[in-house]
Amino acid sequence: MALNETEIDAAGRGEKTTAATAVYRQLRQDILKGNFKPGQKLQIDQVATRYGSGTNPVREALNRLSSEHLVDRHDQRGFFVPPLSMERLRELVKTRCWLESIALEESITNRTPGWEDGIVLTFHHLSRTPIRTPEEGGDNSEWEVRHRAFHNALISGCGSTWLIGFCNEMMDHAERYRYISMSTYPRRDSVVEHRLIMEAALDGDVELAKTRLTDQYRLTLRHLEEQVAAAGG
Amino acid sequence: MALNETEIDAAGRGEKTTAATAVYRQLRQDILKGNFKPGQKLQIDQVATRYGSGTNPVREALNRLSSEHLVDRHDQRGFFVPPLSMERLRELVKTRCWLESIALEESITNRTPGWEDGIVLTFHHLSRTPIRTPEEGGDNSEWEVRHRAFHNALISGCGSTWLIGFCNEMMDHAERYRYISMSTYPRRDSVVEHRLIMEAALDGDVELAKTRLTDQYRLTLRHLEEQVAAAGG
DNA sequence: GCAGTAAGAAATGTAGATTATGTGAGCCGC
DNA sequence: GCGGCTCACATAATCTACATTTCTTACTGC
Repeated sequence: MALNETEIDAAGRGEKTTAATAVYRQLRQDILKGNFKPGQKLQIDQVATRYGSGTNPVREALNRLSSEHLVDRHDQRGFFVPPLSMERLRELVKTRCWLESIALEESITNRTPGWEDGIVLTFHHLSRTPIRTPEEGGDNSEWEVRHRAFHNALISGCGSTWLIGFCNEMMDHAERYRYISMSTYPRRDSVVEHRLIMEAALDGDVELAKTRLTDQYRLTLRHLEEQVAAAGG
Repeated sequence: MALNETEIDAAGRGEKTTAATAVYRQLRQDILKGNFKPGQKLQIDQVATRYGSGTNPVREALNRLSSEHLVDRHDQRGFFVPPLSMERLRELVKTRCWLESIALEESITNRTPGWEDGIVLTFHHLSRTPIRTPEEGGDNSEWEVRHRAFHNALISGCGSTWLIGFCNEMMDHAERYRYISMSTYPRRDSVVEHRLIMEAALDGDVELAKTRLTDQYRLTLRHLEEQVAAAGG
């Protein structure tokens, strides 16, 4: 279920790990960034060639990812990139709203100076990170990292590593959908939206913070629905 | 994240699958049933010998389980059974109460005849399954299966496969704790408790059903806390 | 057109080589 | 003498290469 902090740190410092873990990280990123077609088969040999590794590490990476639902595994038939659908996205957004509402409410209820500092700091970083649309070059990973850091800061005080983990797992999946509509999301005014969420949270206004947070998710969903509808989906 | 229905069916019918999947299932059960000591190292060769398999399938099974947090993986150091602690259990119970409350509320709100039928049926099965304490022989897996089926029926109408999956993942982990205190749980009066939950749910009384459900989890937690305290833990 | 079948492709499993970790004896500095 | 360091060896994880099994597909005959 996502990378733990140790792994993220290790990856950040470029430390050596196992080949299986290296493939796991790259494959994960490629799936999240939409570098594979949804539904596509991930043939072991091809994946091994792509990342310059043997088949065994690839197999281990795929098995890990299958437990995270980031690949579909069919015994004796291989591994596949999970499909995307508006139906699934709706369910995902709905569940995110439920769980992040709880996590945010608990965080606000138990708020500490450290939690507030985290929000202020990660918002500052996020607000100073430019959003790159596909037309401008496309690599938006810095924004993606900071966006996630901000949302994690919001829920970090909820007192449940389980809940934080679930929210992160769903953030991963949401990221997949984000890349199929880079032109509408992230939007330019997202800094304002995030600031409003931050302010409500720091003010201790539980209901307002929850509303603003979930409205953001629902708005993004609606944008995507309209876009798909317009495209004749 | 737990077995999907296809896998459970396949396992139930004894269909052939891969060696990796066979090891995965057995290892999973052994961990849930407490057949390994918490914190214990799972040495590849030993595990392979135990289940009469090669090292590769074991490795794949362990990698899958590591993504479910049912084993801890340390690169280049091996795999370990996750430790148990009262601290972790409290967090787990707290999170279960949050998530199952939502799932139950949504299920009741969207209730359908099919959902009600599922509850009645699984409760009937559960109520007719004897509870075997360790003194009486110990194999309580039939009760365990039906108990889980009942709780799954309660939340099955929530409209989110994500949420159902999360609840099941936590049920798995709760099962580990249950086995360290078989003498207090499952209790003999659990049939009554489950009946009360069912009645509130079928009556459409959201608040009462949620209270009864979460009270059951909290009561079990308290029993365990008292037992550990009495044992001088 | 459909069932059966056989060749090829691909997943799975095994064996052994390779690499990393942990351990303990011996050595150095204090 | 004691604590800490280094280095060699034992143990175990990891990876590669290859063998085996299974699935897919295209072809044949009815």
